Amino acid sequence: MELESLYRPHGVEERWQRTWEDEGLYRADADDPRPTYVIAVPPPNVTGALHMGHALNGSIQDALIRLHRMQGYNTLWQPGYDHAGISTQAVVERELREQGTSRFELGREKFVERVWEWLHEYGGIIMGQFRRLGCSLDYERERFTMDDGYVRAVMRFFVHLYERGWLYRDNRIINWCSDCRTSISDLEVEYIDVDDALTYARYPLMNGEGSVTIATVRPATILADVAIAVNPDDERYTHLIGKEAIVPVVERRVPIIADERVDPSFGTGALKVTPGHDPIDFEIGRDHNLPELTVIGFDGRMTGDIPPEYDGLTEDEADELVVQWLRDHDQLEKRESYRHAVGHCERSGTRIQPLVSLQWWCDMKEMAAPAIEAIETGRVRFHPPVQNRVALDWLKSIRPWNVSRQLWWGHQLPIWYCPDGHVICSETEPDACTECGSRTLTRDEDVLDTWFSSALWPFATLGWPDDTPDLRRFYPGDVNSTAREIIFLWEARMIMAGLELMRDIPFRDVIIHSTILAADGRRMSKSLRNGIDPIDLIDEHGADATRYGLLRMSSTQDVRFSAQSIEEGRRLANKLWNASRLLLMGGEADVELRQSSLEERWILARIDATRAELERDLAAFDFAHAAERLYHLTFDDFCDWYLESIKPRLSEPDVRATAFAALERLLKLLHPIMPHVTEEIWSHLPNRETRLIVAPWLESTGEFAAELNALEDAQTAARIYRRSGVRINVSGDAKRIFEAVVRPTENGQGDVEAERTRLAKEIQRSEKMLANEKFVANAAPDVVEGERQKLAQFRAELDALGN
RNA sequence: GGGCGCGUAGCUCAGCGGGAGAGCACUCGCUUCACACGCGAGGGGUCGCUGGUUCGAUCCCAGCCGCGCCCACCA
Repeated sequence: MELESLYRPHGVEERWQRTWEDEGLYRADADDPRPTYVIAVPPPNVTGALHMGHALNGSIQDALIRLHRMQGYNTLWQPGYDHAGISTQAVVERELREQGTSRFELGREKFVERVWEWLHEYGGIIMGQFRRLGCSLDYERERFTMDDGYVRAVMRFFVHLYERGWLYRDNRIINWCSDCRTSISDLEVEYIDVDDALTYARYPLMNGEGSVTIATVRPATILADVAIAVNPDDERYTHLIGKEAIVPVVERRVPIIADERVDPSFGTGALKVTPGHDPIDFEIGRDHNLPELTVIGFDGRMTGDIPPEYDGLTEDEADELVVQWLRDHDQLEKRESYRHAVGHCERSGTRIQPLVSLQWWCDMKEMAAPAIEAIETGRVRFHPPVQNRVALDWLKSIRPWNVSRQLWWGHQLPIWYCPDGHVICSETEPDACTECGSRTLTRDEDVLDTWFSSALWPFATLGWPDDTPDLRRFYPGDVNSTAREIIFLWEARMIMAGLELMRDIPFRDVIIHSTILAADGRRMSKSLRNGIDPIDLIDEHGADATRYGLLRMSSTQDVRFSAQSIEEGRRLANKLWNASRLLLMGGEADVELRQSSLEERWILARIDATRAELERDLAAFDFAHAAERLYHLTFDDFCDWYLESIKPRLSEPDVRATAFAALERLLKLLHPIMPHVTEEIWSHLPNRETRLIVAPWLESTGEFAAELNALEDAQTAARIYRRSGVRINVSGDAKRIFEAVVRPTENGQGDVEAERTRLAKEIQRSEKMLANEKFVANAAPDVVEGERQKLAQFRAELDALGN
């Protein structure tokens, strides 16, 4: 068979992707009695496309899945999508806007239909892109957080929490995004530094004895002021506590109160209290029974009980009007520029408006406790371990979760109200009010936070709330791999939900992988246009090279994208291809260990040792070292040493048979990271009975392990001699290896002197250390002994050079 | 404001108490019959700075100087 000298991944990769899937090799079966290995893919947004994070994470998960599949586990990699409430609704709303209409014109029912249509046409492309990466998900099991079964799971979860008494409805201050037109959770708020003006305004005292000055960045909210607060220990103001002041513009009389939350060092030390539009003020207001006035509406415009000229203004316009009023009434002390962090909506980038609003909340305290216990006892482990503490810190100070969203796309709350004000929580639509029998029920308009349903992913995808064979077989899973920013939003909540509903952790290990930054060190982003599309990488270098490169550059911390790593992967695939060609061109042969010459025993021992190291790397989720190790094994050990040494004897069938056996082992080790090129080569090897993807992993042989160390010492020595160009005499089997490596340098001489100098320096350093009594006395005995041995070896080497 | 992490060869990163490493890039030599996406040989680093602990510090501790991330109610 004619094989090109340049490995071309295109065509080859697609062919194997189709074959593997068509032959059902990705499939997991609940009836398969072997031990299970389960990963549920973090469900990507149904509207999204594959980005670098997905590609890295896909490479990580697939490497683990393929390893375990070969190791004989009943392996399930669960695929699927998240309905991504806000993003998806925003995408469809944008399209409607372009068509000159809106969701309000369509109405809720038509709008939701429209979203489904949009998704059928444009959504759900990522699973195809995962296939292109070679990811061996069990695609037939694809789930969606809005499919019928999943909706049932979400309803059950909500009702469960309601019956537990953890869900409640309350008027509290929330983060309102006037662009998305919904509340968002604290975790979805991003703080960005903003240049604002700090306005100092004088509030006259009711008793006419002067005024008190406050500082604010939001003058418009003065209209909603209901008090002035000072720190009880602030002597400048103690005499004012209990008195009254007059709010500018609206001329409202408000009390001056004392509260420890006021920082005397900020501004003037006096705080205007606006419970309707500020989170701290809200807390202060609740504690002092203050009214919660609203002057900014859900559309971001001025509203409520305010002077008519303010009605409908934007906040900025109202700010200016208030400042002008202050100026006109000589109550503006000063304005100064002020830079501070302001919350913005993570998705739309809009400045968050803190608003008081009636929302559903979930108290998380009781659910957090078992999750804390699971992490503290190590039943769930984050990798790298520093993330255990990050998760614990958050769980230990967990706050109520605002679970309702004012959207139409999502899981509508299973809550109905009757005219008498009774609340019915039910998985299915009730016929009548359970308390008063009223039949005119109205369902709560809100939908649930997207992450509410994501929390159920590890078991809702397996059929929960039904007791299915899949659920019994594949829960709990083993690993979950994700990006750092998802630890609280998703990981913590899956652990809590799993422990609450399934009474067991959803997985044992959580991998927090690198964020791959752009080459300039900033985050890849659409607006910066510094992103790299993984599909372009696959098109250019192949999926194997892309997978290898991403794993090679990954780390426990953020890394800059390295095109070199991808190229390294491409070279590795090519090298492997050509090494295989060398053997295949030698003609037919069996695949069998026939010979046991020294170099053959050596490569088999190297492969076995690398297998053990690779298993350790992967068990520690250290993919970068795993990749590096495989590169070294292929290039240095297999090609440069082993193949070079047997080349002259390749015409012997026994030599080829043994070489095929070694190659076979090498391919197995590489397959989890570079599945396509290895499967392709495998298919060309003689007598293939099975696909590589399901071929059994290498057993630990321990073969020739004892010889390995001695041989490697010999190699090292050989390298030194080669460097110095000196021929040496060896006997027996070792001679062949030595002859392979100990060639005279070009002029037959080499720089013996340089090597002597190097050794002399080492000897001097070592002697000095051993002469140091404190070293010999204080250092660990094995360290001292090691140093003695090194010294002996240096001396021996110097002798061998013939000084 | 609190916490975490990072500053090691030109670049991207390993190493984290006892001889400074890898890949790429660079220099030199090889159209050797698997691969020039190759082979061989090299050059290149006061391991951010300053102190401390130690027989010994790139590695541990403290303080600075840079860079990044997370959390947080300073209006």
